[in-house]
Amino acid sequence: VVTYNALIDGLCKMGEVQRACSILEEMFHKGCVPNIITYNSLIDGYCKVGNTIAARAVLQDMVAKGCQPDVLSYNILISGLCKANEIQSACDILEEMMICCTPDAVTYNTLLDGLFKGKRIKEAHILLEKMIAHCYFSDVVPYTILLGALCKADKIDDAQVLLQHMIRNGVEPDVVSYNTLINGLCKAKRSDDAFAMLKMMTDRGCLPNVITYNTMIYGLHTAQKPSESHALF
RNA sequence: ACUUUGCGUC
Repeated sequence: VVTYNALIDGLCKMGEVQRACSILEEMFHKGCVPNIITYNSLIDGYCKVGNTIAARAVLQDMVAKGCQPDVLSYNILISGLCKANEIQSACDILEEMMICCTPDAVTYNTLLDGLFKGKRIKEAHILLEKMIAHCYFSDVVPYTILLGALCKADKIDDAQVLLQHMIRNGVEPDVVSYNTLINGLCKAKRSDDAFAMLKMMTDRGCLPNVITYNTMIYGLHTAQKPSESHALF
């Protein structure tokens, strides 16, 4: 099963759900019983190609085959629905999952991000309050989701304040947090601040990655400051 | 190294 699962997951990640399904058939023929991981990979595979209908069908199907979905199964589906902009369905699935399992930090992180990206700001804030009350803000991911939401709302200064806030609360920003801010600063044409952020991350021991540099280069060019990109080398 | 959440280009 493990070998088949690895294969199915790999195909799903490449967007080859169709081929993953033929592997599933092969498993059945060889008398190899798919487990929850097999189904979770398939749900994710359908979500990745935007086929949320099929993703939901896999969930139904696993139940029919006596395989009870777990938190991950629902998290994967909720993430897919959010990415497909089916925010309401994602909220509905949350209700549904609570019947049989307990949503975890990933569930809430996913939904928070989906609500912000889906411009459902009011609901996002309600969820945000609940997450704060339940101590979910002890992790870098929810903070980074907020940083991104602030940047996209052109509240870069608030995002900078939040960065200080998380550090004070003992949550160390990671490369994604910094990249999010650098992107926001570049889009706001604040290249000096973007360079300052790059310096700050390295000073704090966070290594820039390829996305950091792509963001800087692309940002500086669109800000009509291509000459400054030399400073990156 | 069997499955899920946050970042850039496309």
